[in-house]
Amino acid sequence: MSHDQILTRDAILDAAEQVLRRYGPEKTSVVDIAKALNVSHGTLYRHFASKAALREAVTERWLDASISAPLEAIVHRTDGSAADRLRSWMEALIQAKRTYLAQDAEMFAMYTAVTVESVAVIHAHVDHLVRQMAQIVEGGMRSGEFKAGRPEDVARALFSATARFHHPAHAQEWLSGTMDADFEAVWRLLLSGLAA
Amino acid sequence: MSHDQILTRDAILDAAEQVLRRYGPEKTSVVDIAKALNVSHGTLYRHFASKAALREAVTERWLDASISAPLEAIVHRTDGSAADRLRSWMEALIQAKRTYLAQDAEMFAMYTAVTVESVAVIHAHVDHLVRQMAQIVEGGMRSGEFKAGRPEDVARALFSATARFHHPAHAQEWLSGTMDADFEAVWRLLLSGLAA
DNA sequence: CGAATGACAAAAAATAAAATATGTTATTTG
DNA sequence: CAAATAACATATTTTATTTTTTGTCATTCG
Repeated sequence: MSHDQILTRDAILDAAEQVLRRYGPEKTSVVDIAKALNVSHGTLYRHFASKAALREAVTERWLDASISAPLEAIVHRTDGSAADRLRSWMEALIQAKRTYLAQDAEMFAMYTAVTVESVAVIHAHVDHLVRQMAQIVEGGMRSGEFKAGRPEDVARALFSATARFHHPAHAQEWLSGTMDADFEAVWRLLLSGLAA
Repeated sequence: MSHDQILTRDAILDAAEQVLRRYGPEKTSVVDIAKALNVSHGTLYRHFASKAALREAVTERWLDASISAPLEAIVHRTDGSAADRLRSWMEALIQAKRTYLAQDAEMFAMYTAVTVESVAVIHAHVDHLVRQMAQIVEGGMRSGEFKAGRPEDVARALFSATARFHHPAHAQEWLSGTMDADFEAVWRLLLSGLAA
């Protein structure tokens, strides 16, 4: 069956994601993924250096598609103030994390594991998100809505200051019920620090 | 040897802490702790309902003595502005966490475990710290240095917004080298949100 | 010849059996 | 009789063993 179609990187990632979702990150072996593709597991090692690399690639793609891409739309909105856009962006980020924790538990578990094991993937993802925020912040600075400064640094500070609401290490706390009020209080403080 | 001295709660906690430091939280059994006290392990169950309860009590006491008590001194300082006091308090908290991570690794591991397992103990500890911050914040509000508001809510927001720098789930990140700069950026934002 | 295979060694994980630890309680001790 | 013990049942951990999985590579296939 090997030459029915050429085996692309994306086809592997599709299969891997599907199998990972089905069995969970603990229970899926690279043989399981190979079986889903009707290839020998050795073949996968021509495309990925290790199981860890494959897991990272799946996670990276999932983060891009599930988190980064939807947020990108908010960055380019033209209605409302920069503060509104920033707030929408943050709420969308937090909401997405909570939703995936509940509804796509296997992938979320995978993402949590990769956060601990592979700094590089997460670092790139965070940089991407910070760059998105920085664009909104820069807009606010340009229009005089926010006080002047280095947008990238301010965005990174905003991201750090809200870690509790989006970093997977705090996922347990998200169920607590005071989270929305807590975020509201943090947001007020940050926004008034941002305002010109 | 049982009646040489009466067995107090504190004597048990002293012994437990010592043994925990020596063997680490993974390797200490309640028999080990009983041996250190020259009593049978059953005796310890007259004082603590379970091993978990004993571990929690040790952690609680350690947190009070190692974290809360030293910070209390800063709250009552009268020199400098409220902002200075707040900054000193935060830096002392962050510094203490980093120091214990490196120098008192067993107790820090224990504290990290309890953070995950026993919400109640940590909740009480955080409340205590937030109340300390609230006192400083209230001082700043009274003097007109900070804008008016509910000190307790503001303090809680400050604590949330700096979680990345003191919550044990982020301990790995503390070694990264950009932490001081990151904290500085967050602090600037928060302080300018606080200022009248 | 480029891509995939399948046989293989090494590493890791699952399983089963033995040993230790936790938690309870009837009995002992001062 | 208050406090501690020691014997016990249950639960958990450790250890030794077997099985699975990972990663490599010489060979095969189209």
